[in-house]
Amino acid sequence: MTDHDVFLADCPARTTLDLIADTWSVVVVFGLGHGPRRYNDLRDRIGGISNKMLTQTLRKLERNNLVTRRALSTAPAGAEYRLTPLGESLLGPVSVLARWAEEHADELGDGGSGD
Amino acid sequence: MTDHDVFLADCPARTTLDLIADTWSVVVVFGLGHGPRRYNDLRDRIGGISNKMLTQTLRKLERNNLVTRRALSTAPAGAEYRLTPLGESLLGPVSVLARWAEEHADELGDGGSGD
DNA sequence: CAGTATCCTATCGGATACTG
DNA sequence: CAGTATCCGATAGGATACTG
Repeated sequence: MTDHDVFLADCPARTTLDLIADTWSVVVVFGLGHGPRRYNDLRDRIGGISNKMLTQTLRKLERNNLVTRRALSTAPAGAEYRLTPLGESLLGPVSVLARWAEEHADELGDGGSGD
Repeated sequence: MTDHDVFLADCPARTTLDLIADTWSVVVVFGLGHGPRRYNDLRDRIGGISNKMLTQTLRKLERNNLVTRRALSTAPAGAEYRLTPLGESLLGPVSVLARWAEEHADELGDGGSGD
């Protein structure tokens, strides 16, 4: 099997994991999972994310080729975000994790990340 | 399908994701993927983790039933950590993510999480 | 060996207010 | 509408030193 040392030392997997190891990256990717979304639309859909973090996360995802931004020349301005093919390819793996999360939510002692 | 809204709003998946959305949780789980390990052994294997974070992460994983600690009554003292069945069940989902990470490492613009 | 304690920094992340 | 700017507190995380 190949899934043994994958995350140890300085494998590419570590770098990548670090990229999505924050509260919002994965959530935002998922928020775009159904197709393009506008800024406020996306924020609304996610719920609980601040402007700051949404923007910051989107920029980071852009820099890493997971998301693209397109300015709309509509009247009251507008911007549309969508997943790149790379971004879409992330949906699968993350769904697996999501499913695990849902199935075992009750077995986790406390949700506490608290120290 | 069920993998659409999974991460939005206050689904259990969000809580769980938050639990492992840090630099070390997943890595430590993986570090125990081959079986029980002693503290220093584990730290050595992971590489780049500080005492503080290793301990802190292990405690958090313990609290969430992913890892158990066993004190060894050997001469120079000792402690052994191992995955619980729940912890082991996480290996699968995370491997999928790892594989994605390895395959697409080159497509990610910069590894930069940097702002 | 297996931690704990302390210090310090950088980033995370929310709230609010402001702008084109 | 889609941000940016700013302030603030909380956490993540590293380094080092210390202890049973």
